[in-house]
Amino acid sequence: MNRHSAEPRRRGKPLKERDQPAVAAENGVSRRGGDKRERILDAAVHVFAHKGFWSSKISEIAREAGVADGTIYLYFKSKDDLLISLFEDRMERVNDTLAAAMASSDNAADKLRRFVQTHLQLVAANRDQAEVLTVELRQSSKFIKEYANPRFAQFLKLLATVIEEGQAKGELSTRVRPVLAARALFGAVDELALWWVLRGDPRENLERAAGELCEMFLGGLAPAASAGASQATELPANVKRRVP
Amino acid sequence: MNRHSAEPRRRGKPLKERDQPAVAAENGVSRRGGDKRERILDAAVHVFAHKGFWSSKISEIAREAGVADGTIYLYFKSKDDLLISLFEDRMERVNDTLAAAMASSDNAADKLRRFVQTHLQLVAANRDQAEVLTVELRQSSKFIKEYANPRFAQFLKLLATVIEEGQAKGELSTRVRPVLAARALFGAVDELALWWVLRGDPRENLERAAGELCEMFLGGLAPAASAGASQATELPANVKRRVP
Amino acid sequence: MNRHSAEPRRRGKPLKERDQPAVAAENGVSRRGGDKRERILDAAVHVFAHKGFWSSKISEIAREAGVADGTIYLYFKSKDDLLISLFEDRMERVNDTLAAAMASSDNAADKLRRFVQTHLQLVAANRDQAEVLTVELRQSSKFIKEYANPRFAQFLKLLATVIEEGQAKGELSTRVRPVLAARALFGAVDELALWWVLRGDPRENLERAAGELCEMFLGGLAPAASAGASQATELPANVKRRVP
Amino acid sequence: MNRHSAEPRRRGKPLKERDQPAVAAENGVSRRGGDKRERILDAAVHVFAHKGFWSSKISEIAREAGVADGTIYLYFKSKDDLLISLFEDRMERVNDTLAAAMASSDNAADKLRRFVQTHLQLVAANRDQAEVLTVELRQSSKFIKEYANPRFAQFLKLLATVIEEGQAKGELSTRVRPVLAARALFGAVDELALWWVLRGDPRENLERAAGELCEMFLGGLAPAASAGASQATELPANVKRRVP
DNA sequence: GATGAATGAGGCTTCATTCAT
DNA sequence: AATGAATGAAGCCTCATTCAT
Repeated sequence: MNRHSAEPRRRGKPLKERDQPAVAAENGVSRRGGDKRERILDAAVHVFAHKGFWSSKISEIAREAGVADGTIYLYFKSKDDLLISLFEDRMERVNDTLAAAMASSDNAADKLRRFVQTHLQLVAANRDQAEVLTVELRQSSKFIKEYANPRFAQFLKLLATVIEEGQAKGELSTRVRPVLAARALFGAVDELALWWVLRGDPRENLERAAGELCEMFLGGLAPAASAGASQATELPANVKRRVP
Repeated sequence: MNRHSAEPRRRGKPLKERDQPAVAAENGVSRRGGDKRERILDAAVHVFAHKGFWSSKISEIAREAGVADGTIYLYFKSKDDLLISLFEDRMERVNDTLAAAMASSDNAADKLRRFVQTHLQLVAANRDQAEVLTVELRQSSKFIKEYANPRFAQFLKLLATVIEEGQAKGELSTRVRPVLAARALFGAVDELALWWVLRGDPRENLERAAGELCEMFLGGLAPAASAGASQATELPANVKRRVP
Repeated sequence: MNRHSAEPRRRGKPLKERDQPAVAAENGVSRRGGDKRERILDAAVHVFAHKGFWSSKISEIAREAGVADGTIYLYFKSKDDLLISLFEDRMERVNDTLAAAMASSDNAADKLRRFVQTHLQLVAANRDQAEVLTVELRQSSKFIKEYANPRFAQFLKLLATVIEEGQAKGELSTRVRPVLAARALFGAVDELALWWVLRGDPRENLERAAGELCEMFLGGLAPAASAGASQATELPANVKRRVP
Repeated sequence: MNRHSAEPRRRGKPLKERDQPAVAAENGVSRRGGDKRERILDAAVHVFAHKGFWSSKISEIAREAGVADGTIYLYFKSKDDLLISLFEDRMERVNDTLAAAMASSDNAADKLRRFVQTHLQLVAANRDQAEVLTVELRQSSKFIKEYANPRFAQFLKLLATVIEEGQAKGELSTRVRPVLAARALFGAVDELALWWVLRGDPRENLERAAGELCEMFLGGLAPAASAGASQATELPANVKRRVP
């Protein structure tokens, strides 16, 4: 999966087209020009994650990115735009990664497992980013409301589609509407991510958590023996099918 | 259900150590003091919900509460304190309500159903409050981190305990650790709530959504064939019963 | 003429009606409240006059007015608003004064003389204010264009009306349209004012200049003997009245 | 009339003491250097006229001139210098044109008429330039004070000299000092120009206005019959000529 | 206890100017 | 000479908080 190696489409236009590095670095990484936008985004991820959007100061992001305050405004229209750009940029990578992870399986249940696993892996690998995406953006009515978030919608759509297809193929129960299931699954995973990110218990094994979560979502909380004990009343309630 | 009849513990000390109502109302209505504090909290819920914490101005809350700006500082130490107090105050009511709702059932699955139903009912009945509790507080690392939230912990504990007890009594599968399951369930419900609160689709039937969510959590997403007696009708219901 | 002793109608509302001095000063001038708007306007006149609008800093005006920076924003919406308010406020006084000066005469030529005299007296008595009204406001396209200035229009109207009436009564030549004549007269007087204000030759006798200006406007530059060779055609052109 | 064929004296030294055209055009068109400087000045006239000096951005002028931001600093020391250079440059042309227009007449009154006519023609033909010269420069104390304007002085001197000579030859009344008369006349014409420029009533016939203005200045506002009634005091002062 | 005018620290943003290429 | 990305000083304005009344 190579998608997001591609040039990160910029919102805050770097002023005038210049898509090849200003100068082909002799060999090294050419600290000159091209990577500035990226450095600013990285700094923003870090600062936003630690201070929160509202308490973060542009000057701090600038310092962390090693640029002047004003430079940020060459790449982003405003502090808001920086957050949104960050979201779009990173979210796209996440979506791409998740889509790719699920693509390599043809089984709905498996796809969901991969989704959860990959999501939590991403979180573990990019704590700061996860915190910003999870916490900062969700938060602000301002962004969620006034900026109807296409990337996030896409993210959910990904899940919903998998579920829908799974249902169509009979691989998943049709008792729950796909959108709702997707939303719930996302909420659960996201909550775990948030938990891990905020409390940051390093001992917690995200891998294992991901596994349990999948079990629960696929198999249900009801005891295996009577998957659906909850409906016991509705059932003849004898069949002890599911054996562990 | 009597929850907030208890004196609302104030964080922002009401100035001049006065912990008994300014006018100790033997039994009467104690209009005075508690009144104003409550009006401020209500106003804060409303304003925070609509503008978000950072964009809300103390003066606006004051106007909405019908008091002077300065008055707010007689009841709360700071804007931060106002948010935290609000959270403590409202969260306690929520916890009480949820606890009460679950108490009236002795069956784990049922308790969970009641939890989900009641939670979403509360959300539907108190949109603004739900938005603040769900969105604003979650958001701010500042609050979640620096202010290790006892009410929220209590909230989760409630769920986890039910699950734990259910597992102990064999009413729930033990494949998932209680805390994790609680967290996931909360995340899912919360996400639905957020969805409803933000997108605010009034056509969406929260009641129904709650039902589906429970199905999913208890019965699992795996096809009814193995899980779901509840779908017996939909299925030939014999085959393919998921063996681990 | 007592007009502008009246309360200066405020644009930047002093926040909440309070038209009586907050506190009836024992006897003195009660440095408390009421005069703050006025002090800010005075400071603004002074600073704008010396630095020009764009080079003036709010903080300097605040310092000069003896208030905090933020206080200015309790009385004026913005720096722009401060300038405009200043203009409205002071211009109204000027208009009132000029109208009053002209009112006490029933002869068009005399009215014009009084206009010129009074205008230049006002300038001499309020250099800073004159500079701001003359220079700063004229200047900024922003203000002259985007803010179609009613006070200034009124000012010119005053003059034009006098000329029109003078023409109607045969006291003034009808060779020039009133509006144009008014504009020209204003331009001339204003230029003199500007000259005096900027170069500030204190030796220059504004009184005398006013006299000469009137002579010129009423009698023309053409030599008295032929009061208007240019108008020879219009005249019996015999009368050699005026003897040098 | 050859005015600006003379090398445009640059204030902002064209970088690296190069005072001869980069490409010394023996006689040819000297395209190079002068070209760019001129384009920048033209752009500046346009932008200053539309936005005002303080609201104009160097980058906008650069864009309009088709050069890079930095290039402007090869020709002008600073933004201020650009305005002043512009003033010097354009004012010189204006002065030359006016001087030439007046030179072709030997009669003082005629010279004045030509002055007024030509001035207003120039205004009509170069609105933007007129706006900058009239509005922007007049305005800023900064420029009028700190930069005692030689071109403008020359401009007035031109007028004053004509009047003085007219008076000496008995062609003009001596009741008014030449400088004052010049100033007044300029003020009047300038005000008309400003009026036309800002309100920009295209229907207004500047030609006609010029005519009326001359009438007024030469013949006076007093009714033709008694051109000079205003000097009654200087007269035998009995005659009640003025009849309605 | 209430009030609300006053405070003033602080941050986002602009934009003239520089300088490496 | 020309470029234009980068700089960073500076200012308007906001708004939580205080305190005299």
